[in-house]
Parts: sequence; C-alpha cells; structure tokens
Amino acid sequence: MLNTLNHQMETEEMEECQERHHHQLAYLKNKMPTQQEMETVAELFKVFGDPTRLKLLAALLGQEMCVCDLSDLLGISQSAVSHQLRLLRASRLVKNRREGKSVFYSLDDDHVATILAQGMEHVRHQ
Amino acid sequence: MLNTLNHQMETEEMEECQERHHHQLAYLKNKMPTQQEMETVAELFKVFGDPTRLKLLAALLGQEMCVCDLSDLLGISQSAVSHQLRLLRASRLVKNRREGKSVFYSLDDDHVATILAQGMEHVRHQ
DNA sequence: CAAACATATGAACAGTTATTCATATGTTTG
DNA sequence: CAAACATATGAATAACTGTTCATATGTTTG
Repeated sequence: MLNTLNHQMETEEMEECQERHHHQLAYLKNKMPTQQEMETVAELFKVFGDPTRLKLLAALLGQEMCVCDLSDLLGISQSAVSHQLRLLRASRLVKNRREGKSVFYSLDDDHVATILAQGMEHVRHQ
Repeated sequence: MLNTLNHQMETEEMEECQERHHHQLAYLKNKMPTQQEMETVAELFKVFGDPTRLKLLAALLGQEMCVCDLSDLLGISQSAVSHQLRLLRASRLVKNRREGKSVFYSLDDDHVATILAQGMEHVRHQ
C-alpha cells in the first residue's frame, strides 16, 4: 500500500512542535510519497472532481458512445463535451475511435469503475 | 455497481444525432445517476484533487497526527494545513480530537485508503 | 466539389480555489 | 493572569477551471 515505500531510518534531527509528540517525523518523511507523485495523483483525482466528467464516465461504463449521443444523453453542449473528453483522454481514462463522421469514446482504464464506485460508496454512507 | 439503478424503459422519443446509433438513449437516461448525485461525488473527488490534501491524507494513513507535526512533516505553513484540514473534515475524511494545546487528526473513512491506492495504481500503470 | 453533419479547438469570461498574512480563539504553565 | 504555544479563521490575491461562442477540421453524400 501507500506506506511501504521506504523503511530506512534517518539520523538527522528536524524542527518540530515545541511539545514533542511520539511520532518519528524523520522516519515518516522517508515513507511519504514524493511531491511529484502526489501531484500526478492529484491531477488524476482532479479529473474526477467535476460532475460533467463524472457523468461522461458513468455513461461510458456500459458501452462506447459517440460525442453527439453523449451530448444528447447528458444535455450538455457538444463543445463542452468535446472539451471534457479531451481532458479525459489526456488522463488516459477514455480512448476513442473514429467511425465515419462519428467518434466513439470508451473507457480506457480498469480503475475507473472502482474509483467511481468507491466515491459513490463514501457519499452514500454520509 | 453504477448502472444497476433503474431498469425501466422510457417510451417518449428524444433528440439525437442525425445518424442514429444503436444506443437506446432513453433507456440510458434512466440508468444515469442524477445530477445531484454526481455533484456530491464530484465534491468528494475534488477534495482528493490537491497535492497538499493528498499528502495530509497519506500522512494520516498510519497514525493520527497533530497539526504542527503535519505542518513540519509536509513543509507547509500551519495556516495552510489548518485550512485544508477544515475541508477534509467537512468531507468527513478526517476527524479530530483535542489533547491539551494540540489537536490530533486521523482518518475518518474506510474508503480513503482504497481510493488513494486506486489513484496511485492508475498513475503507476501510466 | 458543395453542402450537411460530426467533432475539435482557441479565446474570453465568470466563478472557484489555495495560499499568505494578520489576527482571533483556545490551552497550559509559571 | 500574563506569556507562550497550538490551532483556527477571515480577507485578499493570484492562479486555475468550465462553459460559451465562433470557427476550424474532418467525413460523407449527392
């Protein structure tokens, strides 16, 4: 999981609260994911953090769909849909294929369904 | 999962692309989560969509921590930490308890670890 | 090839957000 | 109770984001 990355103990001391707590901050600092990692993951979750994009992903859970059907289904302008699909594509959450005039989008990641489900779970359990 | 919500078939027709596709949009519209639902879930993911908050959550994966230790550990101002913890509290992702001058924060949701893990998984597999 | 359709994209604008700074609130200790 | 420490919070600001509008690109069909 997340905290099995780095188990070495650092020797140097570091600034802390006046009143010492029982934590070994230096040790924890080693275990923490890097800034770079966190930024990348945050970028991903940011993509999930918009109702329009969530609806797009939810719509694609069962089957592929073309842009205009997505636009109709969600009641959102074609332009807005296109812009958001671009973002989803950049995050490798959806892929697309052209068929004549239409472009069909589908999910491109196994984790999408899991992440969505966890989100809905949390919300349902208050 | 997400698309086992509503299985009734709607009779009315609706606007679509000129060139019809094989999807039954009316049927899908019934299955789609509501706008309200999507907004709530999006709110949750938005919280995960910031590196600082992710680091806070990651830091709390193993143990509870007080604000000043979090501030030291992440190298972020006490004020910034406090503001973000407030948000995390509002989303019921962390809880806190006071012990003397210090306030200790800990995770308040079983899904946090799972969601984080899924996010890291996605990122690692490109 | 012209017209219609489907999608993509750039610019602009309004709304949101994360940090900082200053300061307030809460707690312990001498 | 005064001083020091720990945390919280309001206001302000800079940066970011999602939509719209206009228009461009790509594709089919007559």
